Formats: sequence, structure tokens, C-alpha cells
Amino acid sequence: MAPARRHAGDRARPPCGGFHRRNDRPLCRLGASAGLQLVRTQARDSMNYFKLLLDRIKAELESLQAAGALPSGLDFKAVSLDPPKDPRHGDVATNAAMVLAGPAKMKPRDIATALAARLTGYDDTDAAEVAGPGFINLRLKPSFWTARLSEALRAGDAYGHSDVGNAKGPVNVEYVSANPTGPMHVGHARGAVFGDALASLLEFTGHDVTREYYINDAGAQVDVLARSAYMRYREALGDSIGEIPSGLYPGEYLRDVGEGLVELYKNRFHNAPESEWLQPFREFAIAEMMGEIRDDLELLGVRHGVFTSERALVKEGKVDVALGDLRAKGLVYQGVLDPPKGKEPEDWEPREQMLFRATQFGDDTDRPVQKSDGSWTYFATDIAYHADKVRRGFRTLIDVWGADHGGYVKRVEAAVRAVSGGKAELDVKLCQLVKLMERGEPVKMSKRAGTFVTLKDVVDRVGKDVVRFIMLTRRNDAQLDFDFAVVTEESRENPVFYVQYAHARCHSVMRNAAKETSGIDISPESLAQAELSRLTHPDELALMRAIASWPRSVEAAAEAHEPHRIAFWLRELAATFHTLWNRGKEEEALRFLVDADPTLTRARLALVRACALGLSVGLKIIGVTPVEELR
RNA sequence: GCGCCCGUAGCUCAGUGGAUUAGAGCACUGGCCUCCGAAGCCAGGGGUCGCAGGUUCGAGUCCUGCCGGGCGCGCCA
Repeated sequence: MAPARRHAGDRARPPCGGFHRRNDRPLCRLGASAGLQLVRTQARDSMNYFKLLLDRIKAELESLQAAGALPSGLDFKAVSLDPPKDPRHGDVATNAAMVLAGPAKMKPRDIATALAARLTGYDDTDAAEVAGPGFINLRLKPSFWTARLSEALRAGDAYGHSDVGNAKGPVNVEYVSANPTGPMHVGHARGAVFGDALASLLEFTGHDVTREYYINDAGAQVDVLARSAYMRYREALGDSIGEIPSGLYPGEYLRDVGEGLVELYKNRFHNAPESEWLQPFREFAIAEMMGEIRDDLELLGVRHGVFTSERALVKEGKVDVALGDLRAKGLVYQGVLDPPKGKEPEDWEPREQMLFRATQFGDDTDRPVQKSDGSWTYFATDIAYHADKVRRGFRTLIDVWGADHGGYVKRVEAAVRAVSGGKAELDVKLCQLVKLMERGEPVKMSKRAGTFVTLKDVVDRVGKDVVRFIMLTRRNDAQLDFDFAVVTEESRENPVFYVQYAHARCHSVMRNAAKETSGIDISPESLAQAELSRLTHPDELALMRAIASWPRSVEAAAEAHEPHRIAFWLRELAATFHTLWNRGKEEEALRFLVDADPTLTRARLALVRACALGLSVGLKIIGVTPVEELR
């Protein structure tokens, strides 16, 4: 298995392609963040209706205090508002009475009754019922939901956008970071999509995000790459090289590199010793591989803003500096590790080496930072790399890795704590395996047999949008089956299709409206003025609720660093819409376009428009192009 | 052996800082197209949330142990 260390990818033939030739500029920054072209809005109130109602509840609690019905000096922090599991319990439920009962030295039900009485007084509230041990279940009137609908329409493409991330400082999302030794495979695609979607999600919630790729161009593997390229170089010069020796990369993809080397150097290194060609060949091959990786990432619509070269990091002495700092703090020392517990390797010998005190920061054992030849270990450069991120001002670091690097998490987390003095936090997101399937049968992959499925193969076959969506239909830490048959199917089983279909249907309605019903302005701004009180059917309300849940869902997904929630939310909204659509087939009065009643039609178009808006905003965050027509 | 992740309906999986009677899709059964896109929708059955303890007024959710699966485990990246 290729030692691809992290997953994910991104691309575009480098405007900053010269990173490994110009050591003076290891970092290239392309300002543009890919994906969303979001309207930057002024500080805006959150449209999260849970927050809105929570504020209301806290205000009423204060009124109760002012009235002497509740002791003063209570902390309302634990008061929360959530959707009840059972819809029959109303629209939202608060635990206020229960969490305050203790501190207030009152019975939960007494607090609940008093609070409920006040909450009933609002125009948009139908009922506030005390239930169970002291919950207050709120039932909201349609006017509450139409107000949310109107907000959504007025917000347009910025619906759900918020500033909650502003306060958290710059965030660095490092993803893909595939080794520049060969083409990317499906596993990389998952990391690429995950990282990119997460970055977009964070941007959408007001975070200052940098998308970063770490180029692992300093290890022994890139020497292997250079030697492999040398074989292909000789091959291109007409030598009969036979089978690629084991230990080198046999891939056909290096033939182009060999030819490129001939073009560049002619036969200059044909019979030269390795010491002469290793470095130039390495640089050339790495540049070529990174070019391919960037091209592949471009296919997926993934673009990083910053590429950091490991080799440059070392050359600039950043590792020496970082380790020197740690040494000065007494966090690096010469020592001998205990053998791994339980299973002792046969060739185990106690060995004195330079160690980082990872145990002081939550790791299980201290970790070596220097090899016996005096060069730094991979971990040492990683310490320096993360120290550099901290130095650049990031306080939240997110690394997206393949699950096979799980054993590495603790030590890097420890390193980040150590180099930042606890000021920065690292969240490592591990992406589990992707299993390629064909109608339920695993697709066999073997690099040797040439049945290796690359990222490009997959994207070429099913398209960028399908790959992106499917990669987010499972949590990152769960294995994912990617079935070629299913993901190209046009049925409910295929979530990409299902969501796109809902979006297309919305636009179909609007197209018909523009065509058949003259004089209706279907722009969101105009529809926000529609007489939304005409929307009263339970399924219409259900759709309004689904749309209204967006701001809270985005915030929660961003906070949890879980972009898959966006994909789930989209399916939910699509399902709610399909239900309402079909209601119109059963009952003609529920169709969206009612010729005899333009006012009603306008209100329903507002609902459809907002639904399309929700679907498209969500799709854009995960990098899927919303389509207005399927065919 | 140690560490991390996972274990929810026959299958694949959600479950939002613990809270009122645990959800969806698939599969299975039965319905819905002279009608805005039936590529869709509706209805029905189906679960000791791996097991055992613990914390709590309350645990799928937090803690401990065990069982099962995945990944990793000193100068590889």
C-alpha cells in the first residue's frame, strides 16, 4: 500500500507551481477560497429560530424574577430549547423548569406552569403545555412559520449564513495532503470532499478559513519516486528495463515522467551515478505528480488556498527552530523508550534517542523526533508544521486524515498543545475506508493487475456531483460503500438524484408559473411579500418547518465539524417537498398553481421558491451544483 | 498485549451540548398517474439501542468492565 499519509485533494495546475524550485517561497497563497461565492453580509441576526425563542424564554424568566415569582441570581446557561423527538409534543420543547428547579429550590412543575402562562401570551404561539417531568412544549401558530419563510426569501442565497464563527478566529483546514508519488484513489476523494465541504461550511458560518495542502516531499518515498522515474527515463532513452524492481513504484503513470525527463535533460544522466540525478529527478517527478494531483482535485472542484512543502519547511530550518523551542522548554530530551506493551518486537533493543514529552500533553508515550543519522523524523517535521500554522495565527486547526493514521492523532494533538502553549486546538477528522462496489459486489483492486481505480476514473464515470454528495452520505468515521450501480440510478435510493429531483421540481413549478400565470413576479424578494397567511395545510406547514430548520442545522454541523449533516438535511427537505407535491396530485386544491386564486398561488410559489433556495444553498455548501432540470 | 474508532429494525444507516411513547431508507405487503415532472407519494408490520454494572429525578447519548468488528503500535511517511 502506498504510504499515502493523509487523504484529500485539490487542484489546478499551479500558478504557484514552483514551490519546490524556489526554496525561498515555500508557501504559495491563492487568496480565493473555492466553492461558494457568498454574499458577504453585514453582521446579521441569526435566523435560527431556536435562538429567537430561547431569548424570549430567558426574557420571560427575567420577568418572573422581577415579579418575584422566581429567585434572582439564577444562571440560565443550562436552559435549552430543542425539537422534541415526538412531533406530537409540539414544535419546540424547553427544559427551563427542570434545570432551574434545583437552584431555585422550587418544584419543576411550578416554574413550568408560571413560565408557560407567560409564553402563551405571544401572538405567534398557539399553546405552551407543561408535560412530563416539567417540559414546556410550545406549539407555534402558522404565523410564526410564515415569518420564517419570509425571512428565508429575503435572505436569498445568504439564508442560514451567520457570523457565529467570527469570534473564533482563523481556522486552518488541512486536507488531502496525498503523497506526491502517484495518482489519487477513491480514498483520497473522500478526504478531499470532506475537507472541502467542511471548509465551505465553516466559511458559511462566518469563520475565516484557510484550505491547506501539506506536500509530503521530504521523505524516503520521494527518493523512491526519483529512482522509479529514473527507470522510466532509461526506458524512454531506449534501454530495456524489464520489470520494475520491487521497492520501486511500478505504475505506468511514471512513463510520462520519464519522457519528460528525456525532453529536459536528453541523455545527460543516462549512465550517471545516482548522486547526480537523484535531486533533479526528484524535483521534476514531484512537480509532475503534484500537477496531476491538482488536476484530479480540479475535477472534483476542490481548491486549496495554501500548499506547504515539507521539504521547504526542513530547508528553512523551521524544524530546528520548533524543536529548539521545545528543548528550551524542557519538552525534548535524550531518553530510552520502553518496548510496546504486550507485543515486544523480536529485534527490540533499548536505544537512546531524542524524544518529545508527548505524555505531558495526553499521549501514551513519549515520541522520537530524530533518526540515528541525525535527520528529523516525520513527526518532528509535523511538529514544526503545526507550530508554523499556530505562528501564522490559526487557533483552530483541523486535519483530515485517512483512518489508518488514527494511531498518530494523539501525538500531534499533544504537539499542538505543546507548541501553542494550549492556545490552539487541533481536531483531527479521520475518514474511513471507501469500498467500491458494483451492484453489491466489491470491485477488486490491485495495483499490479492494473485494476486500480483512481479518483479520475470514478469522477469520469459518475461525475463530480455524484462523488461529492455520496461521500457525505455517511459520517466520516463510518465505512462507506460506493456502489457504481446505485449512485447512477435514478431513484430514491440514490440520494443525489432524489435531492436534485426535488430541486428540479421546484423549478419546474416556477417555470410553469412564469409561463401560465402572467403577472407573477417569482423573484424571492417579491415573493417574500406574498400573503403567506394563505398557507395553512399541515403539509405546507411541514415544509415551512423543514426550511426554517436550516440555520440551526448549519450552525450545529459547523460546530461539530460534520458536513455530512448537510447532506442528511437536504434529503429530509427533499422528502418533505416530495410529500407536498404528491398531495397536490391527490387533492387538486393543494396544487401549487391555482389559476382561480392568484393570491394563493403567489403564497405557494413563495414556499416553493424558499424550498428551492434551501436545497440550492445546501448543495452549494457541499459543492454540488443544483440543477434546475434533470433530463 | 496496548491505544483509537465503531456496534441502533432482516440489510444500510441517522439520532442535533442526557429529558416526555427511539427514527429514515432498502427489502416485504397493499394502495395512488385524463391532473404543476409517478425518476415520486401514502399506508402496514418489524428494535431487550452488543452485554453487564454505575452516575443522574431522567442514559441510545456520560463513566467502568466484558464481547464482537475495523485501524494503528520504537530511527515509515
